[in-house]
Amino acid sequence: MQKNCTINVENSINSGQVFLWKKNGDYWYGVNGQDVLCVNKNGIFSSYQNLNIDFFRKKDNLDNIIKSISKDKIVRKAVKQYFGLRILRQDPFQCLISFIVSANSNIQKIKSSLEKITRKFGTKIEFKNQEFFLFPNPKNLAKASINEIRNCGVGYRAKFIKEAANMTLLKKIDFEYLEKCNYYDAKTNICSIPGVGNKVADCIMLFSLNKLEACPLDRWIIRILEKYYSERFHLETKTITDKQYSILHEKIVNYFGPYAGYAQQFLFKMERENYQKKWL
DNA sequence: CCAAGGCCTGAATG
DNA sequence: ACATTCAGGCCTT
Repeated sequence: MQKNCTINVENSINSGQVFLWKKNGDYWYGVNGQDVLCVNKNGIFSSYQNLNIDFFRKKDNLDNIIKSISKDKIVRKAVKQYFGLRILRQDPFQCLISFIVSANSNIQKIKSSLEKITRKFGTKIEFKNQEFFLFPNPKNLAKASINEIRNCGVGYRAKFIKEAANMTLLKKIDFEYLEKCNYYDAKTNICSIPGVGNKVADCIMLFSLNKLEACPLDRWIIRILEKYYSERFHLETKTITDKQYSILHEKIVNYFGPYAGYAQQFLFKMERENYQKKWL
């Protein structure tokens, strides 16, 4: 059987996974760690570093994944509507910092803060006759002062960012290890970073560490669960405590299976579009 | 273990 | 105008 390689670039980029992307003509350009990607609507790209990374996860067997998560008509509708939406495979350090910045914020603001961070601490390069700033490496953010970071508009998250960079630099956070180890060990490790809780940790694991069972439960997903799945996943408490989060996550993985993260991404995309929320 | 409140910031709302 | 609320949580009490 032919593997389904459909990629909907627009939907994938505009689904809350990445922030440092902009469209110019027929192409999307995006900063990914020390690389800049240039992508057309089919997901075929050239890149600054010419690294051979599977950013759009073409190797995923999308047919199998969709078959696996299509447990009810809600997901089936989302999958049909946003067919070709992909989980992306991002640079882990950039992903970590991005989602620390994302806490208690919104897409426009996250984007603006991250752009300031790249301008201030990243290397300026030229690619396809355009100027870009690469994402700063851990060292540059670790040695920055908290005030310099704060001036990028990240507020109280500045010290989290500095510490996260330092932990990465010192290999207290080792992305190669985290990619190899199982979901629970990775989660425990990542949650030891200040500013990283359950939701942010799941984003990092899903979007950069190849853990497709990670399923970030933010207020949008909670809203969806209350709206469409109140029987199946009814919430025990008003606030989502660590305990409740892990209980809920387990129920979700039991229901949607090992690709629950994909289900989450389709549902999230659908609900945000229903509310006409802006993307990049 | 759970609930409640504070936190940077800026766009949206009244 | 100006005040208040809210936004893709985390941390402390």
